[in-house]
Amino acid sequence: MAELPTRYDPKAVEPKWYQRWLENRDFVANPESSKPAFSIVMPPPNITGMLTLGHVLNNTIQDILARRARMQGFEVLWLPGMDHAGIGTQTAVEKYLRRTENKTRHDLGREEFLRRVLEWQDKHGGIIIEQLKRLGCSCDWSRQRYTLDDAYAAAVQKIFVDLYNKGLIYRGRRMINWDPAAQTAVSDEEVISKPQKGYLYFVRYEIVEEPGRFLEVATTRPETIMADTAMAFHPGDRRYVDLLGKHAWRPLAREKIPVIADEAIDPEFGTGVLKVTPAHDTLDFEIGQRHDLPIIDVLTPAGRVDCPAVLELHGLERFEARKKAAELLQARGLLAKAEPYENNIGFSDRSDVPIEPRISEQWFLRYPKTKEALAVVRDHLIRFFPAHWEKVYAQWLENIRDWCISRQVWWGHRIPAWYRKSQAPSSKSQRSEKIYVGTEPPPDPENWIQDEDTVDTWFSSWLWAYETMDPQTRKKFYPTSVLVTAADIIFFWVARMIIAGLEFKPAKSSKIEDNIPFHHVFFTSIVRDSQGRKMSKSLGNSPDPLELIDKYGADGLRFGLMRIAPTGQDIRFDERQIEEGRNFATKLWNVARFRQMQGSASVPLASKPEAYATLSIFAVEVLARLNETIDAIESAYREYHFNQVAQHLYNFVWSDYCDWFVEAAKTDIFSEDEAKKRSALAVMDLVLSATLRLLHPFMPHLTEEIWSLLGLGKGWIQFAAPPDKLALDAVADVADRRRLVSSIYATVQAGRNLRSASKLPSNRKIRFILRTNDKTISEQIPTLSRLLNAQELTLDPKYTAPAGTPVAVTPLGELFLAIAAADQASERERLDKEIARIAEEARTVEAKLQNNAFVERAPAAVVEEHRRRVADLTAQLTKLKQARDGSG
RNA sequence: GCGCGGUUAGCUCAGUGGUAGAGCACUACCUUGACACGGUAGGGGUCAGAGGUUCGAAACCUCUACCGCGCACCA
Repeated sequence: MAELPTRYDPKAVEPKWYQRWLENRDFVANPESSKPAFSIVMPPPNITGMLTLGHVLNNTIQDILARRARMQGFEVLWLPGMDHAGIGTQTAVEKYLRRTENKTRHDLGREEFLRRVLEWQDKHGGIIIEQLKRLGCSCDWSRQRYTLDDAYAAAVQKIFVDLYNKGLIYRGRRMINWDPAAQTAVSDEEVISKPQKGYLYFVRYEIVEEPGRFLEVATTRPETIMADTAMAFHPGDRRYVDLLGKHAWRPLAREKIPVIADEAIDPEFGTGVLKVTPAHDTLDFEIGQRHDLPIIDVLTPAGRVDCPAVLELHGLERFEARKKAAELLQARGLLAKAEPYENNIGFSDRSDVPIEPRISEQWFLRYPKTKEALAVVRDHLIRFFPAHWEKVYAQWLENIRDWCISRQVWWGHRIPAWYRKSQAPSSKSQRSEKIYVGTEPPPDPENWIQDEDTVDTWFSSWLWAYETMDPQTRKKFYPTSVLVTAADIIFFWVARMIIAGLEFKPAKSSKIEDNIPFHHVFFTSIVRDSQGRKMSKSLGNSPDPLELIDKYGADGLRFGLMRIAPTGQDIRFDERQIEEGRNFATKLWNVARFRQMQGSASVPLASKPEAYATLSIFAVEVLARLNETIDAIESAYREYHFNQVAQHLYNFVWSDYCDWFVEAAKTDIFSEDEAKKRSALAVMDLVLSATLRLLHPFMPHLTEEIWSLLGLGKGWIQFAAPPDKLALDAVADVADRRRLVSSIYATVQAGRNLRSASKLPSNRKIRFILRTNDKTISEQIPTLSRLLNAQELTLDPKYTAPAGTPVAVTPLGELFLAIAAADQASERERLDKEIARIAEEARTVEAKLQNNAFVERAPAAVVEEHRRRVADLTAQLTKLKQARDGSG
C-alpha cells in the first residue's frame, strides 16, 4: 500500500466521491421501501440565487440529518427544488434588460418579457443547485422541483379556485401596502419598519366660519395636504370642542373640509389635531370610512404627485414634493414651524423604499384554520427548536389579518380570474356574474379578460411540503420529519405551510396529525459578519462559500461552520473557524494515515465482554470515552444542538484519541509483543471505525475516503450503521482501570510541568524517579516514560532526593526530576509557591467542611468529595514540605 | 409601549445549584518513528450591575443598564 500524503486533498477526494454517490443513485428515495421514512423538503432557494453562508449552514444541517437517518436505517427523502421568486426574479431581469437593451418590461410587453425571463433563467438560473452539490448535499436530485413546474402551477391555480369557491379568497378595494419602486402591492409581512429622520411640520388651517382663527396640525407628510378631506380631534378634547361641525380651509388645493371628532385621535400627539387623508394613510382611511369622507388620491403608482390643482407640486416625486409643499406653506405664512423628527416608516422588504399606503383593488385571503394552526404547535404535534419561537408564532397567528395575495407582477402564477370585457378590472362593480374564477379559461374567452396580476410567491411556496410529491411519494413521506429554516421566514413560510396542510389535507387520512406538514421545525441561526452585521451584497462582507470550499474543502467548511453554530442565536462568522474545520480534517486524515502505516491487526476486536478483559488500560479508557461521546452526541442530536455534536467529536478525536490513546498505545504498537501490538491496532480500528461513522454526516467525503482506504467496512460508510455503545459495563474492573489511567495521565502532566518549570527543552531526554510503594505500576513504566519523553524513569520506593530536586506530588507518588545542576534556589521558590497555593485551597475546602449547614444539607457525595479533597491536599502539602526541606 | 434573545478569558462561544471551561490569539520550549493545518507547558476571568432565594449562585427569582431581534405605534 502506498503511503498517503501528510495532507488531505479535498479537491481530489470530494468530487470523486460525490460523483460515485450520484452514479450509484444513493440519494434516490424509494417510496416502496419497507424501511421507516425520514423526509425533509429543502426550503427552495430562489432560482436567481447564489450560494450564501446561510445556505451552507441550512443545507449542511439538512444533509447531516439526512445522512444520519440513512445510516440509522431510514428510507430517506431529501427533496430539493427552487422557487421562482416572483418580484425578485422579475426585478433582476428588468435590471438586466435595462443594462443590456435599455428597455423596460412595458417596452417588450407581457408575452415577450416572460419569454425573456425564461431565456434568462436558462442561462443564469439554478447555479445554486450545482453549488449545493459541491457542498456534498445528499438530495434526491431526480425529484428536483420548481414552483413553476406544470403540475405545481396547476395545483396553485386549483387552490386559488377552491379557496375562492369557499369564500376565503375575495376581491376588495382596500388600503394596502404599495411598493412604488416595484409598483406592486405587498403583504404586511413584507413591510419592515425603520426609523427615519425627517421633520414634523406644524401647519395652520384657517377656520372657515371664524376667519383669522387657525387650527394648527402636526404632520410629517405636507405633500398629501391636497388629499385631506377633514380635520379631526379627540371627542374629549376641550380645546377644540367648539369647532365641531365647523370647517377649515385646506391650505393647498384650497377647499372647505369639515372638522370632525374621532376616538382614534391621540390628544397628546402634536397639537391633538389630525389632518384626515383617507387615500394615503391607514388610520385616516378608517376614520374616513366611519365619517363617510370622500377619498382623494394625489399620488401616482410610482409615487409622484398627481394634482393639477397645485402646479408647483404636480408631477414631483413624493419626497421632493414634501420639501416643496413645506416651502409653499412657509411662503403663505401657513407653516408655524418645522421640528426635526424621527419616526418609524414602513419600508419595502424587496425594494428598500418607503411603502405608500394606498387604496387599491386586490385579492385577499381570509386565513382558514388559524385556531387549529395555533393548537398543533401549542400541543406540540409540531415541535419548534428552539421552543421560544412558539411564542412568536402564536403572537402572529393571534393577530393575523387577511393576506393580500395579488401582485402587480408578470412573473409568477397568474390569477385564474376573468372579467367580462365590459366590466374590466378597474370597474368598481363586483357582482359575481361579472367575474369568472376557474382553473380553465371561461368557455367564451373572447368575452373575457384575464386578471393581469399574479399571486404572491409565498402563495405558491406554502404548498411546497406536499405538492412537490406525487401521490405515492406523499403516502410514504408526508408529513415530513423536520423542516430546517431560518426564523426570518417563520410567518412567510412556516406558519402558512402549517395552515395549508391543515386546510388542504393532502395526507392519506383526514386526521390532523397526518396532515401537518412536518413534525419538527429547526430554526437555524443567522450568519453575520465578525462585526455582527448581516451579510449583504452591498456591504461586501459576505464571503463566497465556493471560495471557502476551494480553500478549506467542503468538509472543512461544513465542520467549521457547524462547530460554531449555536442554536437560537446568531453566528458571528470568522474565517479562522473554517480554518479550524480544515485543520480538524487534516488531523483525522493523519491519525488514519498513522494507523495505515502500522499494517493489519489481523483480528478485529470482537464486541464481547470477554474480549475486553485482555485490553490495555489505555484501550479501556478510550473505549469508555467513546461510549460517553456516543451518549453525549445522541442527546445533543435530540435537541438539534449540532455545535455540541461537533464539539464532542472534535474533543474525542483530538484529545482522547490522538493526544492520549494513540500516544500511550505506541508502547504496544512498537513493541515486540505481537499480541499487545495486534490488540492496540484492533482498538484503533474499532475507534476509527466508530468515529468515522459518527463524523460521516458532518464530513461525508473525508470519512468515505478514509473508510475505503482503511478497508474498515464492507460497503460504503454512508450505508454503515451508526456505532453501538460497547458493553464495557459488563467488565468488572473498568472503573479501577480508568482510575489508574487517569492517575497515569495526571502524573505525566505533572512531569511535563516539572520539565517546563525547570526550563528544560522539550526534546532533552531526562531522568525521572517515581517514589511509590505501588509495585503494580512497574508494567506502566515504558508508557509513562514515553509520554514524559524521559531518558529513564525509575521506580524507587525509598528514594532520597537531594534538597532542591524538582518534585511533584502525583496520584502515583512523588515524581522527581533528576538533573545534575538544578538551580536549588529557584526550585525552592517554586515549591514555596506551590505549597502556598495548595495550602490556600486546602483552607478553602476545609472551611466549607466546618460549615454544619453544608455538611447536613449538601448531597453526601458532594461532602465526601470535599473530604477526599482535603485529605489529598494535606498529603500533598506534607510531601512537598518534605521535599522543600530536603528531609525526604 | 409589548414580547423574545443576549451580556462568561483579547476574540468566538460552551457551561441549568457543588473547585470557572474549550478553540483561536498570546508567551516559552520542541521538527521526537501520523500530523508545524502539529506537540508540550504556561499566562489570562471580582461570569454586565444591584438585591433576593440557598449551606452553597455564572446558573434560580426581582430590578437596573447596555446590545440585538420581532410586533404594535408611527398625525
